[in-house]
Amino acid sequence: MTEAVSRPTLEAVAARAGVSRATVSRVVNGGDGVREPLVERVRRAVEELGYVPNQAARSLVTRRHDAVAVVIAEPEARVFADPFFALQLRGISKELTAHDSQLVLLLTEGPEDYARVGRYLAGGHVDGALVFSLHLDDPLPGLIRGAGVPTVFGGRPGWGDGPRGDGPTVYVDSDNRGGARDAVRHLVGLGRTRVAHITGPLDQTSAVDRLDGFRDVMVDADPRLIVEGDFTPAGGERAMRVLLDRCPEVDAVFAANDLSAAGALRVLRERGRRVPEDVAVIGFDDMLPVAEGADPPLTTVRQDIEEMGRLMARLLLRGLDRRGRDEDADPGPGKGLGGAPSSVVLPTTLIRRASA
Amino acid sequence: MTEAVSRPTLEAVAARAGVSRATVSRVVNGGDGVREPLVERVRRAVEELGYVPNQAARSLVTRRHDAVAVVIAEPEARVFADPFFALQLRGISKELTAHDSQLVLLLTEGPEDYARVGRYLAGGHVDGALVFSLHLDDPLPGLIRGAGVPTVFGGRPGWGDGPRGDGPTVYVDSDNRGGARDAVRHLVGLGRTRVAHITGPLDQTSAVDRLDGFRDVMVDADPRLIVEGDFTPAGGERAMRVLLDRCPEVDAVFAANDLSAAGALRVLRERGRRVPEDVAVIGFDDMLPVAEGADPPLTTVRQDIEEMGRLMARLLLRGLDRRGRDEDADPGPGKGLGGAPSSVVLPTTLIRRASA
DNA sequence: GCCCGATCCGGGAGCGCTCTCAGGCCGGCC
DNA sequence: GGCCGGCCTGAGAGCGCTCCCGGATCGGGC
Repeated sequence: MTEAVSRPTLEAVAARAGVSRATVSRVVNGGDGVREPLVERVRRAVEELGYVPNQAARSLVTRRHDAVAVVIAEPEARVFADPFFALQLRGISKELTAHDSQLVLLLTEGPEDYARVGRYLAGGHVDGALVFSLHLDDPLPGLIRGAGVPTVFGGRPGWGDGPRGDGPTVYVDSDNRGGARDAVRHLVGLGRTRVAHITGPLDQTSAVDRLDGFRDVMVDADPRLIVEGDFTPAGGERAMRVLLDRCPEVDAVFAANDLSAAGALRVLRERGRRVPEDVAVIGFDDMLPVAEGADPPLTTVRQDIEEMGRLMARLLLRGLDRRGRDEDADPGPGKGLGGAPSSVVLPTTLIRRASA
Repeated sequence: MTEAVSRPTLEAVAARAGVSRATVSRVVNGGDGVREPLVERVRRAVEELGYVPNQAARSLVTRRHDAVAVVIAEPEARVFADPFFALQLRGISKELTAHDSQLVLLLTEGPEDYARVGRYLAGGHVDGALVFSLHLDDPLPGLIRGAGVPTVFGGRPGWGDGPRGDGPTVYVDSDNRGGARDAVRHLVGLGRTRVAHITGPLDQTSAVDRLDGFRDVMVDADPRLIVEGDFTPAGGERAMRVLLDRCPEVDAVFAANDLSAAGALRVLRERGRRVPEDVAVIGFDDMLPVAEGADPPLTTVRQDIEEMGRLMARLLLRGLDRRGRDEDADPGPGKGLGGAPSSVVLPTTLIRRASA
């Protein structure tokens, strides 16, 4: 039996509805300029045959793919294990779905994969890309810009804001610096005077920005109160030990993320320090269940990760739309509302729980 | 400037190399049956022009897409927040990459999205699908089978093993039941007699299987020692409280996953029970950093999640290959090695840490 | 009643690729 | 030396769709 169910084509639908291919195509793509009775006939034929347009054929002529690549660089177990990307993906997925776009996931295990990603993007298989690059010196972003694909970055890329090469870099990030400031101010407001900071890995902009926020408030912080961590519980433990050894009278800790805060909490308990009475602790991310599940529950800075993802997708799609329209309509100087998308920095919220 | 970089076509490469399109095509697709000097000429032309095949055009005629859909149903924050899917995705991605296939991610927010997924899969946009369905009564798997796309499931689907409708269901799972048995046996071997079980949500096969494993060993377990949890720390806390109230002399707990074990640990500490002296605790998953970071570090049952993902992809791709070959070669009764792929259940390992 | 414009529909080209098929070439054998 | 067969190569059709453009149809205005 020829089980190879050859799916119905436009032609078949046209035949059944007694119209031309062109008309069916018009109906399938919105139905503008086709009179009602015909539209109805075609719709029914589509329904009856279970017609689904062949995306490959469509792409071949339209040069659109209704697909967006999401590039996540170096999903080391450590990084990938936290729910961060999962939530971003969720936000991205929602937004893309709402615009009938597909999500093509590109994970890289390291620089050896970059060429593949570059080739894929340059190959024009997708309409745009959403890129997460974690490290300051990562060559991936540059490579991707080279591919000439519309791109929105997740998190402020290492080279800072502003144009570089062709056009401005568009990214979505949360207000790491501002959030850090809020956290530290809260600790200071609690009357704490020896406020320490466990940083994240300083080759990531988020960690750098949080450190900057810390410094904004603790202008002349004792450098011994700043210890580099790595966003992991183990790193948090290490840092906390260093901190307690260096400066036993520390009375507050701002950890650059919840995971390292959890590590710090453990060491504090182990060393007999009460939280928050002896040492107040604040994290960052509001990563449930880590933050809520910590003992005591963690005061932390919440960022809306899913919203970041959604926003990235939205910016990209808007850019694509604009690009499409600009083909025929000369942009002109005053291009009214909705100009080129620009970067967005989302606000953070301090979530007060028991630890501070 | 016409920045709209129209990418070079086969035609262009052919012209430059002084051969026909067909020859270029042959070279690009492996170069069989083309003499060396020509191959070289074509390769150079491809290189010089930066030619990348147009996948849409190719798919149009070959009906292959070199793309696989990964369907993850209901990424509720809770479920999606754990690294489970992230690791699976990683494994899948690695395997697909090795076979030059793309990963199209389809997330659903609930049954209202199922029609969309069904349409997409039935639309023949991908060569196959990898599907994670969590709940016993989930209509998604059935829907997907209806779409007639080669599919491999992650985790044993609710309807049990064996054929249903067209062909056998292929899935990859870890040995939940066996792992649970190992865990409980370990507790018994420690001399514990009042062993309790905090289950997962019992509408998931993994939770059911782990419960079955528990019962395999504790054949006549006091039903009061089995409390339903939901794979979350909060659920673990609730269950542990119930357990301590019902049966204060409980001396061991097998939690259906690490997250609920972590919750249980917290309640035990709160109630002044020492772990493992008074109560031994074992989890499941070996979800780092939860397990390793718990206090005390959690004895747990490890499953190789990434390997599961890799295996799913491998099974699917193998099935696709086979399908492709079977077109011309009549399968015949004795089809030698590599018959139709069948389900795989991966072994688990007991990881001994401090909690038991 | 006729002409003109707007509206709607169909014909047909062609997107970039693969794949079949026929023809050309070359070597070997009688 | 002629013929046959095998190996390479090129010509061409066609995958399913969109979109341009020409023709048909209809209504309105003079």
